[in-house]
Amino acid sequence: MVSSTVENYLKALFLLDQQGEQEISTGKLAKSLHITPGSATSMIKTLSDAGLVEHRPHYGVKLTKQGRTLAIRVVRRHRIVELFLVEILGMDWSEVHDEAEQLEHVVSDAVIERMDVLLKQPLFDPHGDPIPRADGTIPNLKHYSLSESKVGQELSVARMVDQDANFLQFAEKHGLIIGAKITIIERNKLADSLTIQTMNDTIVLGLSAAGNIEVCNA
Amino acid sequence: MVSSTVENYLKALFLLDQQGEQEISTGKLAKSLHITPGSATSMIKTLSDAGLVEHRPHYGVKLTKQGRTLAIRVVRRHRIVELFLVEILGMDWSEVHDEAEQLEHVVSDAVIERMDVLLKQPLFDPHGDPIPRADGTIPNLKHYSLSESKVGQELSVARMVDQDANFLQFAEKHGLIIGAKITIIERNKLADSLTIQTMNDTIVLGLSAAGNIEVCNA
DNA sequence: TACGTACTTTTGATTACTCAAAAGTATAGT
DNA sequence: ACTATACTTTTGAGTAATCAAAAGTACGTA
Repeated sequence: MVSSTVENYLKALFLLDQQGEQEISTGKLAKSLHITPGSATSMIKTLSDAGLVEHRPHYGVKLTKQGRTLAIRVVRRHRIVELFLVEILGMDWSEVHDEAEQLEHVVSDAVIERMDVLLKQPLFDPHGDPIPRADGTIPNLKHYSLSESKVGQELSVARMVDQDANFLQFAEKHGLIIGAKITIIERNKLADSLTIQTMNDTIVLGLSAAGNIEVCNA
Repeated sequence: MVSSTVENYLKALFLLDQQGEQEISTGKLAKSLHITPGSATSMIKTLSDAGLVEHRPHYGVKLTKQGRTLAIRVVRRHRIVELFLVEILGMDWSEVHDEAEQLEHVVSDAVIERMDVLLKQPLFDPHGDPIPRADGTIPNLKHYSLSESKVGQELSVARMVDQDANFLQFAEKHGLIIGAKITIIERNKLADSLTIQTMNDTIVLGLSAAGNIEVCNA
């Protein structure tokens, strides 16, 4: 049985890997877990001894197949729990992340599978992130960054990359929620901004904020 | 923030106290937590320094008001979670205890209060144990041990004292579930047995098994 | 009073994790 | 080729929890 701590390291490595890097530096890992680099190094050694990661000292670390499998299970638990808290307990999208962060380490498979059924085997969580299936496969939809999408096209909000609660609340207030239909009205290169139309609102976003929102064709 | 370990000690002390003892011996505490007596002694010192228990060395330990308040909160979380798993997720009465044992340390008050509402503010959990309210009060019903109840009277199963999964499964199979109406048909002092009538069955129980079942007037 | 038993407490060691700070390494720029 | 910088690793120490085993205490019985 791996500890919650180990699960958190594996999950962090998996999520960083999803964001591009294949070989993750000790520093990035440490930052994402809010620990010092020295702590990360020593845990990497432990994980490596356990066969969960491969470490090339001074270059980086990556999950082994075994480590990845465990990480995917943690992510699945996290996202099922999040969706459950929103859909069944009626909690707010912006408050479930921290809750799920705790629960992901203790809910049993039996509970997760029941939640999954109750939620009708969803493929995406309330943040728009894919929910790994029980067999370890990860659903995917072609997503584009809002900042790179074309003017005029009808789009669907698919995922919030930045999960900061304040940003999510701001987005929600303006109708930027998962599944919402939006259209880009104008792209202003000089002002570095994007004007978009949602159901309820017309808003202007900086390109960096737009980079935090992923969309797919409606 | 108290650790899960501390919460477990406080909960164990509370439950032992409910079973009679006012001043609990180190040995009983250690046994109920499946740790060695030495470990219990050292944790008792920690709890005592934190003002959560009062310790009279070589005589016993008991919860302070502060410790009791924390313990009651843990018990509330445990029992709400148990009932939730049974009622909402459709899990089996015999499998929810261990699950709740883990969850009780991580579910937030926000989640518990939502579960409580969804369950319509229940006063008793699936084992028939009272669920402390959010304000710390503990509901109570007059319960009697089945082994001491009168022949002929109509009774309602109120609580299983022994929460061993095998016993619970046996009981359930014969219709001995919380709320079930039963009647004692015969008490045989020589055979040390009790014959009882449930909805579906007539069963003979030894007095010690009957002592594990609490009833109230139907 | 003295003793045996059953318990509790103390001691010293171990495990898993953390940090701060010292030491080491890769590499870009001159 | 050298060095400064930015990073990683090592070292040494601390905390929370545990155990096994030695030492200590309470108390009934002779």
